[in-house]
Amino acid sequence: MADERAGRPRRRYDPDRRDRIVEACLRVVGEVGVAGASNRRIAAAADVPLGSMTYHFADTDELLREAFTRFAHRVSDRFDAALAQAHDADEARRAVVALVVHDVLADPHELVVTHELYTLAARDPGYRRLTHAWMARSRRALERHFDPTTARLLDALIEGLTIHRALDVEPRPPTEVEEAVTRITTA
Amino acid sequence: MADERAGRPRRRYDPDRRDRIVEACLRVVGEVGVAGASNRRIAAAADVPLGSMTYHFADTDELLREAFTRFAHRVSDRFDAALAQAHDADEARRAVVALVVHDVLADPHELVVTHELYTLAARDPGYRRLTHAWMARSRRALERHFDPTTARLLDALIEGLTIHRALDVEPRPPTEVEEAVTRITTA
Amino acid sequence: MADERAGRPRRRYDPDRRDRIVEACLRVVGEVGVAGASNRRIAAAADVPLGSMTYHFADTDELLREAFTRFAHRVSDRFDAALAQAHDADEARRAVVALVVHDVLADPHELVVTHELYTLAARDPGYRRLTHAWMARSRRALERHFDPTTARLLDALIEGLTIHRALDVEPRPPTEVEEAVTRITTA
Amino acid sequence: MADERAGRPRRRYDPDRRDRIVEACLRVVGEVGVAGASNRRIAAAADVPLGSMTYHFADTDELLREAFTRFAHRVSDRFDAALAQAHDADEARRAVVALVVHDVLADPHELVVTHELYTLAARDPGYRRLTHAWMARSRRALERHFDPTTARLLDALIEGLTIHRALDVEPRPPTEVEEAVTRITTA
DNA sequence: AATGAATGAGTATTCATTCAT
DNA sequence: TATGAATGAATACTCATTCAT
Repeated sequence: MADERAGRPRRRYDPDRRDRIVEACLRVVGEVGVAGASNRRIAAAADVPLGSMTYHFADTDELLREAFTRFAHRVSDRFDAALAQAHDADEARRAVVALVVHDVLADPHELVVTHELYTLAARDPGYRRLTHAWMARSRRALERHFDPTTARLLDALIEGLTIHRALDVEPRPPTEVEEAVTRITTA
Repeated sequence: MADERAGRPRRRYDPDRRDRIVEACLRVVGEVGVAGASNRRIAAAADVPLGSMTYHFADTDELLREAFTRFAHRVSDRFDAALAQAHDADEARRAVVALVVHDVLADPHELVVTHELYTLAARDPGYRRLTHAWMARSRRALERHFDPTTARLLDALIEGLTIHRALDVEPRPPTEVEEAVTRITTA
Repeated sequence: MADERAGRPRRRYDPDRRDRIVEACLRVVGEVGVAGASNRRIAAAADVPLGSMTYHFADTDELLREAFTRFAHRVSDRFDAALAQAHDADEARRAVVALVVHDVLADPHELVVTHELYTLAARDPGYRRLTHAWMARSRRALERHFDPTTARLLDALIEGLTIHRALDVEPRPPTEVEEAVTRITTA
Repeated sequence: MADERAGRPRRRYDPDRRDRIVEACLRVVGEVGVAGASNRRIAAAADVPLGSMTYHFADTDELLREAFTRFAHRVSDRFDAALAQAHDADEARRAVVALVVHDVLADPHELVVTHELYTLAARDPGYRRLTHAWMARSRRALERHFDPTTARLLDALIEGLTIHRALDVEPRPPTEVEEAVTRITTA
């Protein structure tokens, strides 16, 4: 990921350094949370001098917002793509089940980042706009296959199932998710 | 909340000081999050000298765990009580809708504390045991009126609805919640 | 060493508690040095409530002086006893060699305590009186077998050999000590 | 020692600040010992803001090791230089006597620092390597004029004489040192 | 344009000591 | 007489940010 590590000669022309910092920020937040994501640690993770941080980002807040925005887009893209491949409601249901069962649980870092974002949104209207947009986009994806109300309810259900599966101590069977999806999408 | 502030006469015998600190901790976490909940700030909120903090709690972690445990118990108690008053499945459904619509949204502090807890649980197995116990207790309360599977799905749905209502930007109609609860509890 | 540990019921009539604290103090100093020998740690080592510390000793300094005084006496006694058993100069020489080779190096705690005392003596005339008395007594013990000047030189040599053996990284042969003692006691 | 004190204009580019901190550390250790050598006090002695301490040294330990290493080198250099000027064994003997009588006693700070170092070495193998290296260098210096065994014994004797002279309460005549050196260097 | 040195505000924690009982 | 609760001063250390170059 880095060309040179041991040597002193810091890289000079580095067009996507800003980008690398944002990615490093997400990685670090996934590891130690927002509270532990100090400029120093992020700079180290991005293999970038400390001074670069405040050069590219006015302050920590600007970096965090950018990082979480990118994260929300990325996860949303994945959600979108999965549902775009479904050709009817039934395939859509199966896609949703697969997403809940495999996707979010797969990477514990993503789980952490998601909750860090929710925590920020619980307190900060700026971040709440971000979660709102994320939810809106999920709903739109679901509306390709379900009526608006069902889409909205299904979206909430997905959220609840994902969280409960993640924060539970013992693994739950996938059939549970199937049953839930079936019920909520069957008026 | 404090008897004496200006005067020098510092209170010496203060039997439930430990308790007051825990409550202050929750209040502060609700206001500024775990990251902002420094010993200093909590001590100030509890009207207690800084030295008291580490006298009563070995370290910050001990205090946080105790605070979140108390919080989970308290919210769980409320959930339990609300469902205990329902006499049949229909009343239980109405109770659930009422809880989602009025309870959690009521106090933004509780929303913040809840998400802070989830964030900790996403990273720390110790806190995950706490969220697991909380969920288990909710399910048990729901099982008074619904079969185990329905209880579990309903519990997840409640979670998702609550979060989406909280993290949305525009208010949602209660009928949505009613519809969701009806669908998930109607096999 | 302690009668009861787990139970709450602290021992009531405890005539030599003061004594136990002094011994615990030496033990703790041997382990973590004077700097690490906090009242708390010593109280724990003596299995005595924290309040006992300032009840029995006006302040930390009083405790330390008492502890080091006892230590110096104890080591001095041992030195005295070893030389008292020698019947002539030759046996005395052998006794000295044995002391240097076996005694001080045996217990790393004693080495630490000794140096902690020297360090205090280097800065505080009160402790210097203690080291002076210790040295005087050693000399007197040696004067049973050697003339005053030899006794004094031998005493200094013992000091130097002991320290160098202790602070060296690789073990030194005992013959070296024999040779040194022979030279210094042979005018 | 400081150019500007009262004025606000804080010095920004200060190339040998790190160096000055190390020197200040030794001064402070000489005054109040390792236990009293807090970052705050050292920073004040070096006329440097507190934040500079942990900027230049990862932690207190790093600073202390560097300071004691410098100290050992400095004293060792002096010892070396004194013996290098001697042209034969007799001059070497006189040089040693002079070192014991004048050098170490001269500065009570050095005495304190030496004993603080020995105390650390008694507990920490890292510092023991330092004292070992120091002793090895002294021996090498003595071996210019004496055989290896004599050098080693003489080195230990110097140690003992120095300490006893320092930790005694009444001054001792230099003749004593002469006599001791003569005996140990005369097989 | 880019950065390493610098710093003051803030952090948790340890501590000897005080004191009401 | 003996002690657990209490506390303010001090500790090492982290940090986002500033700034001269």
